Amino acid sequence: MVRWEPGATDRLRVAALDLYLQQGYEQTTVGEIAKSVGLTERTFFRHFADKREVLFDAEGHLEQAFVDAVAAAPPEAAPLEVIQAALTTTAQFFGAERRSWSQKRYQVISANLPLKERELLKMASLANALAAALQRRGVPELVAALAAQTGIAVFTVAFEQWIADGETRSLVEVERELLGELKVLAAALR
Amino acid sequence: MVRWEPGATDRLRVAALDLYLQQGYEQTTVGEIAKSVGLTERTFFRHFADKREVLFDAEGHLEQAFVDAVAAAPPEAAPLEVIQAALTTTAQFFGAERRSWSQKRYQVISANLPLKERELLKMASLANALAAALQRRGVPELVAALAAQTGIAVFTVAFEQWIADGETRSLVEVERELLGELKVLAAALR
DNA sequence: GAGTTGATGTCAGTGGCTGACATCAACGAC
DNA sequence: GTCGTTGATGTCAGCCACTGACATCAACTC
Repeated sequence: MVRWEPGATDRLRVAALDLYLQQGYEQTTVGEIAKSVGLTERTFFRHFADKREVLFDAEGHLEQAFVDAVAAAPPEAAPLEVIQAALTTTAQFFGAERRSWSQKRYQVISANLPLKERELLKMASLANALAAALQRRGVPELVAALAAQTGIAVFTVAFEQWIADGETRSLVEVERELLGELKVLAAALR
Repeated sequence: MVRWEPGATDRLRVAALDLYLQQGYEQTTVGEIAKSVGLTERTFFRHFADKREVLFDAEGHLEQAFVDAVAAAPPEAAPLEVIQAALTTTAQFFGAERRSWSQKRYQVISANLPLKERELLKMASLANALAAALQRRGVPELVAALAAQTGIAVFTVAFEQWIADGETRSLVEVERELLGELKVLAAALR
């Protein structure tokens, strides 16, 4: 006999997003999420650090993919070319089949400031990891930080455009356009 | 006779930063902050939305200064030139006399993730305001978003360098160097 | 079969935050 | 001058996020 249903973490993730969507983030209590999958509030907090993290703890994979892609770029590649390569590689996480799910998740996050804050923290963590990975390639600290932050800026703007209504291009295509725009923007600097 | 001492908001701000520095953010309760200036916890929450905001509610001025500077830039200036002008103008908020205070505040913020999150939210808000101001100058939406995010990236990296130990340049100088680096980085893109 | 492990439950407690209502100096209308 | 209003504050009750301590008990180990 099975003492506990398996996959508690996943069940909590799914239930939380559902409830946040259906009745709002603030209106949903942690006890409610847990109860809806046959667990207790205390157990929720053994799987996730807090009420927000349930939507974000999977992003560690994305960060790892970014770091790996930076390390795998050709040795002679310039910093922003490395970033470009990493953006291209990791864009595979966001195929057309994930667009609808990404839209739902983004809808919840952008409607709730506490969730937006947590997302920004994850992006900042990603930027730090990128900068560290660039430094391991010999890029000086300040330049690495700037290139990493810039890369995250491109990713953020590209992602928001990718899930926008009416947008049909892939994430990679949007990212490429933005990197082109960035080149134009920077070239126009005195 | 004076019923209440004036400047409650300021007194709470000062007391909060002091206590966060002396005994840590988590170890400080809101009731403690309020009591230390002769007020109650309930009153604290009438001045600040939450325990974090007490360190951030003054940043609205910075945002306004950025937006004004964008609007005041010469009509023919390219987007990143506008950003550069805004960075230069607003750097006046961070004179040498404020460096020590900025360091203390940054020390508390960077040591506590909840505070870091709030700061990132403020930066994101600043980026949105910048993008909107650029759009009012006729810059297309995506380009405006990219230029704004890039500008914030420069500001963030520059600020952290400005308050770093051993750094002697002004914020404007660091910003100028980073914009130069950015130009080089982008030019190296295929 | 005894001991160990590990995911879960239970319970009590702290602290952030809110709504409702009361207080009372200052201020303006008359 | 009195009187009603205003607005910053206090008081109190309560919800909920989150934590520490301890108990439970199927599964697994040896």
